[in-house]
Amino acid sequence: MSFSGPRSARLCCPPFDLPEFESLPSPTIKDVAKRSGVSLKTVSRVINREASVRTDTREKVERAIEALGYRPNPAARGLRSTHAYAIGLVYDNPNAHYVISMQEGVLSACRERGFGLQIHPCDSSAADLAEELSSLVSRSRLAGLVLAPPMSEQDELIATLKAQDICFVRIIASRDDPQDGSPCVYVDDRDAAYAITEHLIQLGHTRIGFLWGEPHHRSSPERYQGYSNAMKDYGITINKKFVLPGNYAFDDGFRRARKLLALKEPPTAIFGSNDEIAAGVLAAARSAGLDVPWDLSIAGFEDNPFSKQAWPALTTARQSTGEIGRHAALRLMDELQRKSNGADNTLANEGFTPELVVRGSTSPPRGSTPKKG
Amino acid sequence: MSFSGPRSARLCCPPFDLPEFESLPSPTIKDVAKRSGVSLKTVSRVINREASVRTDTREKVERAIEALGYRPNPAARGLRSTHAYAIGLVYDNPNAHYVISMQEGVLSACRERGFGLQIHPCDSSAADLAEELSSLVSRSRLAGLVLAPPMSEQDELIATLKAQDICFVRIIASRDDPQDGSPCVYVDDRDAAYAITEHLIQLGHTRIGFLWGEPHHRSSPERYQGYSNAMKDYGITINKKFVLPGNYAFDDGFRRARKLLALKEPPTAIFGSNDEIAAGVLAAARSAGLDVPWDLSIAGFEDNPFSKQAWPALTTARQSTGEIGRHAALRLMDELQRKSNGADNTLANEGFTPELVVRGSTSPPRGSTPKKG
DNA sequence: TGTCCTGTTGACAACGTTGTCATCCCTTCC
DNA sequence: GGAAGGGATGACAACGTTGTCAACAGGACA
Repeated sequence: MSFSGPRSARLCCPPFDLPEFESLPSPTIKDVAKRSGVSLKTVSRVINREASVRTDTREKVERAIEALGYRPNPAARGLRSTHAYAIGLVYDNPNAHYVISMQEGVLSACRERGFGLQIHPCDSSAADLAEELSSLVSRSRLAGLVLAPPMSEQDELIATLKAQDICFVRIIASRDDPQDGSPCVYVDDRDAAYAITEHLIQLGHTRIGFLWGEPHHRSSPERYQGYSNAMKDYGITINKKFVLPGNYAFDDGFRRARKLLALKEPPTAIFGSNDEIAAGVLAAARSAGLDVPWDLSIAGFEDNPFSKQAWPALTTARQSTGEIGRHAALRLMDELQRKSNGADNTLANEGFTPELVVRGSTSPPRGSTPKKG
Repeated sequence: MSFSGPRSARLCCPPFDLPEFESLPSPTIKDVAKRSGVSLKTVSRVINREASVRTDTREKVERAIEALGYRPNPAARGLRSTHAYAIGLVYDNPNAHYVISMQEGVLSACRERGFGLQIHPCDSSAADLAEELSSLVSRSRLAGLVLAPPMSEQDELIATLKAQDICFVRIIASRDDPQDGSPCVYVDDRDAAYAITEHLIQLGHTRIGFLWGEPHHRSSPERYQGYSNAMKDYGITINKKFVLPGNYAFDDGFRRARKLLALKEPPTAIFGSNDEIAAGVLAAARSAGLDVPWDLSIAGFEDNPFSKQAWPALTTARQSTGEIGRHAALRLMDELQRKSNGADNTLANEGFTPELVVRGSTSPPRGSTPKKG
């Protein structure tokens, strides 16, 4: 039998055979088949751990693979196969730090499992997002998607993906299971918001303002719920004037804080639904000549880097975003494996709770003594 | 001519033809060829920017590509071609916003040209970084690398990559050509730092402090040079006590600012080499009870999101990081194509100059009137 | 007029793998 | 003894693209 094309062609080129200067072409499935005396397809079956291969055949092939140092070619697999060897990370988040941390977590999981990672920033409000993602999956041959908020919360999008049989894992700002059996990672914003509110209450505050985030983000009602539960548990009636809707942006935090501070009896503490809002509140307090935290305590959420760099630094809730991303990716890959070969090593849906971080922007209100916890 | 397999096969499956529920397969080179009335190979030539295609043919094909939304399939390319069709983006930057913007720019270029993108955060001080990158290239089949600072400035690393024949483009904080013919994108930090210093001088400041960044980052001496040139051009002698070495971190900005402010005759303005440092200066000014900008003007560099959200917002220099990344990726891919098929559409090395952004943190010093520009 | 370029284009095979379907052989059951 | 069933294997086409080589047109040159 003759050598296959490329190998012999190469040997023709230099005047002498200089194997140490040649980068030998990688062995292919063909070489393995030849060496082990079986067909291409059988080798393929061994590689893919399919069931119907006799043990002695399998071992024969495995020995050949070992001996040749054969590695499957991902490009060829990706081209021909319905299965894929990469996952996508889909996000639309203005918070760069959040995104970077999540990327790192997901990437570490992918490396561990030999998967590729395709990042995909997108516009969560785009009308054809479902189409965009489905074409991303087919075009880049992705095995599945990690959906960060807010994409993870768009019911219509989720339904479309499911209908198209696209595998995904969702990162959700909630502790409630969606009850649809799809893999999720929960982030319990409600509990964390409760802890922040409790912290303010224990400092002696009762007039506590709350600035909502983007109403379409699941995190917003969750954070409000935490605030409202804490207030209720401590027997404090919420002054409706202290609770304002809006969005997650600095400017809107600034605007709303000025509104609160202009009240006849303004709040002594304001809980902004994220650090951007809280930074806006801080700016508004400054521009009103207030001394933070003594005239006004301020708390945020998310632990953006600048929350540490504001003056005073912001009390906030820290999410371990990297861990969350990592876990989500592992959860997804487990799910993929389960689907493809029925392995039952499935990770459970897991929850994370952001952790209260107390910094300089919160203190007891002027002329009051802290309550006991 | 008959339809190709998959399309007609799909139409057989449901009892009725329901195109709106079908996720159409992505268009292939075949579809483009059919639509533009040329052969597969000619389309391939257009995609790969080969020289020998007549202009009207090229345009015809490009119109078809546009109309169909065609994108080359990286797996198929990678399979057939000896070349790789993905590039890597290598960074080690604590500034998340910078990284995200760069990713988006690079990604947009990659999508346009049908390249894949492998992100690769790394540790710039790792001893075996060269080895890490070279194994990244071979394992992930990358055609080349976009090197962000500070990797782009490590001479030893660059030399090793070159010796291994790894193609790369560097993003460099300088306007000087490295003179080695390797592709670069320059960012003229010197000019931008000059503009910031000039702005402070024109406000009436003469006692202007300068806080260095990381000495191993090329940007640091460049920014200092801009500061020092402006001072010289305006005939102001630099007080050596006002210039302090350090690094790009908030804490170090805080520490050094306190040192400057404790001087018998402290500066009336401080130029921090980046926004982190400037934020540290702002915090130090606050903690010293100073009124910014009247008691102390502060300028930063880089236009981090939080520079807009500080109170007062920071005067700084804005880099169009996305554009820089995009251009770097295009430059790299042009270089790759030039190497492989002699296309001569090579982009020149291009330079970007960050733009002065004046905000609330700079004003004339107390009791002085601004000079004329 | 014929020959030789040179620039432009197309036909076809090939890349390494997997999906589909067919084949073969060995049981098991009536 | 024959049919039916199922496990193991192989032949072949297909995935979407690019490399190779050949063909063709038009111009320059002898």
